[in-house]
Amino acid sequence: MRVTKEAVIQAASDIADADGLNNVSLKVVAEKLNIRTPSLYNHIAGLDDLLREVAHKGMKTMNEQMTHSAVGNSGDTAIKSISVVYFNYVITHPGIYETIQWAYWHGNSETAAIFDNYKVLIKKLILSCSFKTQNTDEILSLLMSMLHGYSSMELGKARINPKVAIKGLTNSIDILLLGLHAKYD
Amino acid sequence: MRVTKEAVIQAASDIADADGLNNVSLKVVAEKLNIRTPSLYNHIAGLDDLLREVAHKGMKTMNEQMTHSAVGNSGDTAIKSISVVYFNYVITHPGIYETIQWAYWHGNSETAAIFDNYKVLIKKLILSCSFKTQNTDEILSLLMSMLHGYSSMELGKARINPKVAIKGLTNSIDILLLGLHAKYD
DNA sequence: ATAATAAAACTAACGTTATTAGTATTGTAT
DNA sequence: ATACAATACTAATAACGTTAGTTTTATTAT
Repeated sequence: MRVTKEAVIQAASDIADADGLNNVSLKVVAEKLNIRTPSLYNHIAGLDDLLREVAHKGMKTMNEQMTHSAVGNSGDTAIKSISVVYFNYVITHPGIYETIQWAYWHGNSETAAIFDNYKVLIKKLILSCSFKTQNTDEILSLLMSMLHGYSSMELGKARINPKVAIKGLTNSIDILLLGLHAKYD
Repeated sequence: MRVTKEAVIQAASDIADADGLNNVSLKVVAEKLNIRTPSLYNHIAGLDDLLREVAHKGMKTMNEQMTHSAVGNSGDTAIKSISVVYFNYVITHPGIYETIQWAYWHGNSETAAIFDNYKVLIKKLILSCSFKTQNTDEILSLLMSMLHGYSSMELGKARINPKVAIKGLTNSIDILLLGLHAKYD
């Protein structure tokens, strides 16, 4: 009588980050916790449920970290700030990010709700830029595409230099903002 | 003696597009071809090998389509042209695109070679823009991030309106190019 | 046409993993 | 100390990928 639900999620998250999402199985999670596989069902409803929990915890953490980095900032500064936080999370937790992508397809209503929180945050920052357009959704889509696209492409690279990669991201965001201001100021 | 390697790849691709990558199993592929599962091993080396073949065929097709759409064009026009082709392929073949992402992690040297062809194509188009910078890799990364990011985010949506989504993409590319020209002209 | 060969199909079997059912054990609260 | 709930266990089943070995079928050569 030792393992908790949180411990199960943590173990799965650690395995995902270390060995990739494909190597997360109830078998290895149970082994890591020194219990038998069926005992996991006292804490989770199955593998899919566990993966969703991993994704949800990761998404919430990302949202929290981005929110914290955004307080006291606005406009371009805020957007660049949360971008760096986003990317840092991804390279620190590649397996969890993989799981979040998985949940993007296999998620439930809670997944959608957490994702909405993320969108609300980004929207606020976009509004703080005072662009002369009503269409914040277009800019939202632009930013989310960039953050997700850049992050996943960098992750695929064999050897990432975090400093260089972050520089590349801020550079990209700069160009994006340059275009946005050229069009909507 | 009926099934060919091409038929196996085609069947797997169709299942991926119809039901998602998670539902591609040797079992269902064999059923679709009206043969027993082990018979597939006369054509492919296993599930991973099959998925790589699906991804490779998809990547090659995308490269061909983009190449065709780029002949006779240059600069912004060419970039917007291949962007639309890219996105159209993704929404027409969501499962194959999922498999391509899978191969981005589980690929082999051939995967890398085909991916390189894609990068070479984009680089040519970037050079045709005559930007005043040596750093084409930065712009390459920017474009690839946008294309992949936008495509995967749109795919996640429950109901995509292709016309609207393509409009959103070209809009995004426009803003990107605006930023690039502002910085590098 | 027929025999030989190679390709491709089959059956049978095994290993792994997720999952369920039912039972034992352990911590906690009365 | 006892009752109860939570948690762990064993045993068993189903699904899938994979391998081995055998049979069938198409093609090629005689």
